[in-house]
Amino acid sequence: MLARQEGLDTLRARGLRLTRPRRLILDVVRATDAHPTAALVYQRVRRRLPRVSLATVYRNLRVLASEGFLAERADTGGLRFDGNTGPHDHFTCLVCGRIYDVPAGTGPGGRRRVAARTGFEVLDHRTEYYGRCGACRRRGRSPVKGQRRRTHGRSQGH
Amino acid sequence: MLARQEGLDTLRARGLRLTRPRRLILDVVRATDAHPTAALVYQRVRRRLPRVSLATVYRNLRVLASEGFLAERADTGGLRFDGNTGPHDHFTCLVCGRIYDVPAGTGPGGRRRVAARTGFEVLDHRTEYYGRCGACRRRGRSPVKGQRRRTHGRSQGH
DNA sequence: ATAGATGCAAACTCTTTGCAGGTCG
DNA sequence: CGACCTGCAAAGAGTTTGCATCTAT
Repeated sequence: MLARQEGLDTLRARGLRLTRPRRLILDVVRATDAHPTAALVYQRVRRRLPRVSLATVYRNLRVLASEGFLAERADTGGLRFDGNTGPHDHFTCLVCGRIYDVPAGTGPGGRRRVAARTGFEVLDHRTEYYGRCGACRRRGRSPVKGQRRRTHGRSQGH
Repeated sequence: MLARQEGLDTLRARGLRLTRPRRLILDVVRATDAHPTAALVYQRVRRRLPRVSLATVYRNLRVLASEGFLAERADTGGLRFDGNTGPHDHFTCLVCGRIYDVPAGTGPGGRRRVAARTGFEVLDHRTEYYGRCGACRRRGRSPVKGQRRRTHGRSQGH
């Protein structure tokens, strides 16, 4: 998947270059909805650019996130990156740890309500759902209490 | 939240002891709404129990979270703990990074909607708001771009 | 008495940084 | 050509674990 042209222009306009590692990193994140960790991105980018370093992956993920091309989220076990920068919510399966995108549900009502109650300026909001995904439910797997999320588990959504 | 807040006798019923460090750690987290990191809890517990170790703080925060006495959340810069295990949402100020509790706004409607659309079993949900808090707004401070966004990841033990 | 908890230090994982050399525009 | 970027290695930050000792029940 190629980055949108306006994305490339924006990078250049900010004095940022579109190097091969950078383009590949962006493509890899955008090509999946598995909210990959840096390690997974590294693993995939390496298939096409074996000499790339993990540091470069981290540096670029940060740059791309701060330029708005990716969303970054802190999670148990490390950072995760999301190529979908449009409005959407997440569903995290407490059994397998997979994170699914779900269409944004909460409208601007919640934001207005919070603003009215607190006097704060609400610029963004996000809802996270937790539960058991269809696959885990079918297999009869239950959420394990105190379970730690696997960080370098098998790739998701490949 | 899934876990109810029971009396501390629940601990004993599970074969867990109510030691001095453990009690202090729980008290410290419950005494603030600042969603403290492990390091901050350690700092405070140490005022009353100087020989406590950071490892003990971590171990107990994990135990207490997995027993439902605390909620744990992943955040940029590390884990944070929340003594408020009742249903509530969060507002994160993008300027000062402070996390405020706000009353839960989204009812069960969103959960039903997600369940209906995905076929998943939705057990919990949480909404995070981002913006500028009253204090930062008054001071005219604006969110700095490129600043590390404190995003919400999955929390455990809720 | 004894399973569980603690303190200490070392180990581990994830992420960032310094630097010499390479590359994009 | 010059600013930006890269790979490598080493450092940093946060968290967990091994083990001998201690303590709540």
